[in-house]
Amino acid sequence: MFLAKCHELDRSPTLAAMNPVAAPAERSFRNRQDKYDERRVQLAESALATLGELGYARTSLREIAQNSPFSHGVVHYYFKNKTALILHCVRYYKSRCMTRYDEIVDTALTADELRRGFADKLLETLRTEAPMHRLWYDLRNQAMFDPELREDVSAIDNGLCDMIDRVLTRYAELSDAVPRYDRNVAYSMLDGIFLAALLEHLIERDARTEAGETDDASATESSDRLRDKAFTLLPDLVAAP
Amino acid sequence: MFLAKCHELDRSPTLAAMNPVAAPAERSFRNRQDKYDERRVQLAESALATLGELGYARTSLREIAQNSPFSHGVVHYYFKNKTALILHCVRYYKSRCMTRYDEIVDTALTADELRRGFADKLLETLRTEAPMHRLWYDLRNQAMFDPELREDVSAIDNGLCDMIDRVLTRYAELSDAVPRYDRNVAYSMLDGIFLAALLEHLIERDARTEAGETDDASATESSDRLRDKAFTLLPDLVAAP
DNA sequence: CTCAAGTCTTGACGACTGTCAAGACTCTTC
DNA sequence: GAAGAGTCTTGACAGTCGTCAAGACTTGAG
Repeated sequence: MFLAKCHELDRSPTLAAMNPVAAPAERSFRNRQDKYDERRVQLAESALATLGELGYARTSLREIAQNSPFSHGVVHYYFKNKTALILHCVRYYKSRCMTRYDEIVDTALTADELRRGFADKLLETLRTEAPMHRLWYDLRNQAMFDPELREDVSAIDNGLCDMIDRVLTRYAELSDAVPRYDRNVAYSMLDGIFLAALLEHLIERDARTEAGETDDASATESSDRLRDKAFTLLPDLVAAP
Repeated sequence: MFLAKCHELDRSPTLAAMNPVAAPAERSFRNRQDKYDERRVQLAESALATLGELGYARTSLREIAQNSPFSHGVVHYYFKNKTALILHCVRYYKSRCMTRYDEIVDTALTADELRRGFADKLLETLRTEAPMHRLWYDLRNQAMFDPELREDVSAIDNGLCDMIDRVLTRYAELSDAVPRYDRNVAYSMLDGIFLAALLEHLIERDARTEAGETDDASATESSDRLRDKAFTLLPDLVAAP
C-alpha cells in the first residue's frame, strides 16, 4: 500500500512524479496514480449520471455502481464513504460548468450580440443539461437541511454568481451602462427564472414522452420562453451610468 | 366500518350530516367524522413539523409518529400510504400560506405603505417559518424527479404566483403604474431572491447556534438584507402606464 | 351491562441501504 | 515464473424503511 488512498486529500502530486524523465519505478507510479485518478473521475461521472436521474435522495451506491463498469464494493476503495463520493462529484461538476458563458463574454463585440448569445446558451443548457441542473438545485436544497453540504454548495453558488456577474458586467460595458443591481440580487433573479423554466421544461418534456411523441423531446415551449425572457430582461439589469 | 376511511376522497359531507338538528345517531356520526378529520389534521401537522426539520428525503413514518401523540402504525389507518400523507400535508400547507400578504394588500392606502408592509412580511415569514419554506422548496425540487408530486406542486406554485401578482397589481395601482413584467417572471425573480435569502439565513442561523450564541437566533443579517432588497426592488417591477 | 364498530399499538415481514472484510484477480518487478 | 502490491468482486452485517395483520383498547348504542 504505497499509493495514496481515498482516505485523505491526496491531490498533491509527489515530488518524483513531477519529473518528466522519471525512472521506470516512478513512471509506473505515475501510471498507477493516473489510473487511480481516472477511476475516480469515472466513478464521479457514473454517480453524476445517476444522481441527475434519480436525485440525491434516491440514489444508492449500488445504483451508481450499476451505471458504471464496476461492482458496488469498489466505491469504498476509491472513496471513504457515500458523502465523500458525492462531494467529489459536486466539485467535479463545478469545475466543468462554471465557464459556460465565458466564450460568449470574451468574443461578443456588441451588447446585442452578447445578449443574444447569452440567451441562446441559457436555452441550450436548459435543454441539454437538464438532469445536471436539477441535481444542482437538489443539492443546494439539501444544504438547507444538511450542514455537511453547505461549504461546497456555497462555493459553487458563489462561482455561479461570478459567472453571471461576468456576463452582466461585460454587457453593461458594451451598453455604455453600469450594472443596476447588486450582483447577488441579479444572480438570484436570473436563477429564479431559470429554475422555474427548468421545472416547467421537465414537466412538459415528460408529458410529451409519456404521450409517446417522437419529436426531439428536449425541445419544449417553456425552454423557448426562457430565451425570450432572458433576452428581454437583460437590458433592465443595467442602468445609465 | 360505516365510516369513510382514508382510501378514498371522502371530503363530501353526507346528506344527513348537513342537518343542524340531527338525530343522535347522526350527530354521533358527525362527531366521529369530525374526530377523524381532526386526527388527519393532527397527523399532517406532526408530519409538516418533521418534514420541515429533516426534509423530504430523510423523513420516515416512524419519525413523524414520534413527533405526534401516536404510534407509527396509525398512519396507515388515516392514510393509504406515505405519499398520500405527504400530499395531504402539501395541500394542507397550501391552504394556510396562500393569503400571507392579502391583509396588507387590502389595507394599504399608499404605494409606499404596501411596499413597506410587503417587505416586512417577507422578512417575518423568512424568520419565523424558515422550516416550512425550505420544505416547500424541497418538495418543488422533488417534483423535478418524481412526477407523482407535480400536480400538487404546480397547483401551489400557481397559487403563490397569484399571491405575488395580487401584491404587484395593487402596488401598480397605488403607484399609478402598471406591472412591468409577466406575472410569472416577476414571481420567479422574487422567488429567486427569497430562496437565496433563505439559504443564507439558515446557514447564518446554524452557525450562530453552533457558536452557542444566546441571541434571538431567528434574526440574521441576511434576513435584514432581504427586506431591503425587496423594498428597493418593488418600484422596478412596475412601469409608467 | 353487552356487544360491536371504531381506534390505536405492537410486532413482524421483506426489501433496501451503507459499510466492510475476505478473498480472487491483475499487473509490475525482480 | 514467483512474489507481492494494487485492484476489484462477492457476500455478509446491522440498521432502517414502508407496509400490514393481529389483537388490545375505547366509545357509543341498545
